[in-house]
Amino acid sequence: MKISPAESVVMEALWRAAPRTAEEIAAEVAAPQGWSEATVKTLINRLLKKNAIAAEPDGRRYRYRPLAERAAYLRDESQGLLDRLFDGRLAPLVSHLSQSRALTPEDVAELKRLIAEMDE
Amino acid sequence: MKISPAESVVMEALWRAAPRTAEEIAAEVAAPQGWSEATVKTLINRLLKKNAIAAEPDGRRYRYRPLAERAAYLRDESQGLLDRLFDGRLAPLVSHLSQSRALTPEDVAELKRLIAEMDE
DNA sequence: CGCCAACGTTTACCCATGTAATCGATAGCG
DNA sequence: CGCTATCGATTACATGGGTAAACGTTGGCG
Repeated sequence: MKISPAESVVMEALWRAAPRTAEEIAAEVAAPQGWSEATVKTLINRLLKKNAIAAEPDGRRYRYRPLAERAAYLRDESQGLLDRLFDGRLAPLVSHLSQSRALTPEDVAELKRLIAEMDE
Repeated sequence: MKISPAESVVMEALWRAAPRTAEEIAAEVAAPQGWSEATVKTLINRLLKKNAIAAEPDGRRYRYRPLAERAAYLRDESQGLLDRLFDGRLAPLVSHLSQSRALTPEDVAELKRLIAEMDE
């Protein structure tokens, strides 16, 4: 049930638009990743085995569509990082990032807005 | 030079206190992880090969000490997640976490403080 | 109506990782 | 002084993941 980094590239493509054929997915992700079409097909199959995506027949081919939800994936990944590295707490992460890497004024403004919302 | 999750457990122990012997490290991490002492030794050796830690002779044994910096490790890991999942931007991550998982009032207060600081 | 191109499926291979046992040297006890 | 307990080093082995070629089926062109 764990989605690997390479697999997640395919998932992202499907989360962006679905259902799509293998060809369409490959057209979108293969070149940027430097992958052959065969590689994309392997990833699709592994995702099928993991029940992360579903295949619906469409004539001669299949159209794939995500079963796993992007929100859940994001949650698991970020939660995992938070737990592993920052004791599960958000503030240290933000603190660390704000030091190791300049945040844009937009970032700061956006954060401020978020916090204001949360506060209610 | 990539530190794997299991290896990072050893690194964390050394970041907490160093230099330490293999025995001391194992004493601290083996049981909680359900690892045998042999496993800890393997991880130490892999970290040595990666130049993530150094060994200084101390009589019959070695004392190990981190070479890689924790801050850099944290930076790489969180930056990686941010780039992979949130287009490199912090605000979406925070936004996501604030929805998928309740932040404690302390978290929010802490964030507010951080933002205030950044703003200057 | 047969062959080919296009699909999806299977198989392949190598490397990293998790997990650990075994080996070889040696310092110190008896 | 030799034997054993203890270290670090070496070797082991299964799994997962990245990357891709080979294979088998079949619908449609010629």
